[in-house]
This record gives sequence, C-alpha cells and structure tokens, in this order.
Amino acid sequence: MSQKNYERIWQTVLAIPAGRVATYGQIADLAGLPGRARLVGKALGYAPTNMAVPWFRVLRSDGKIAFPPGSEHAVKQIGRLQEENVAILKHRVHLKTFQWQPDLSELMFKLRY
DNA sequence: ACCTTGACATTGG
DNA sequence: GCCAATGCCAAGG
Repeated sequence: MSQKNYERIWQTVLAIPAGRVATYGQIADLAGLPGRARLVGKALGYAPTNMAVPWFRVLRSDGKIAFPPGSEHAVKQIGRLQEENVAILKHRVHLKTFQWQPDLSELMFKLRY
C-alpha cells in the first residue's frame, strides 16, 4: 500500500471548499498524480472517517455521481451536496456552475509542493 | 511475475 | 446525451 499517494489525495480533497465540487481527474492532477484518477476513487474508499475527507464533493468528469442511482452511497452523497446548495439534476452536477477553481499558489502552500 | 479489479477519462457513433 | 470500446494504472491475490 502506497500510503503516501493516499495522503496526498486526501489532503487535496480536504482543500475543496463547501459548495464546490471537483472531478477525480482534477484531484489526481492537483495531487501531482496525473493519469491516476482511478487511484483517487480507491483512496477515498480507504479514507479514515476521523479525518472528515469530503469525498462527496468528488464527481466524474461529466459531473455525474459515481455511484449507481438509488444506491445507499449515491443517496447519501446527493443529500450532503444539497445541504451545501449544490444542485443535482438527473444524477449530475452542472460543473460549469459548481466546479472548484483552486488558487494554485495557495494550494501549493497547503500541500507543501 | 501474471491476472483481475475498479468511487475513471476520452473518443467515436 | 447515451452507450460501447479503449486506454489507463496502482493494488491485491
């Protein structure tokens, strides 16, 4: 287990502000792991609950919820997003409106890159 | 070392 | 926009 990569991913996701969302690929890039979007999903699955990583703010490249419609995970995710006023329509978030546009220098500082 | 598995992404129809 | 085919690559068996 490459705990190191997971940590970077968790830290990056922790930087997503409430009310905004990011895609798996975007997180991979920001975490310095280009081309490893799938690793992001895996890392979120292993995220320690005590660390409160906002996994629900991460979506597919087209804005869709990654879990199957109606599944327990999907329902919870949609609920969490709606609590922060992120609109969901047809299992999808309009990225043009809600996608996080990180301040790169600030992020670099936080992640120590 | 080989094979399988994904909370993915991109492209083409 | 939907679906299928491809490409991708770390983890775990």
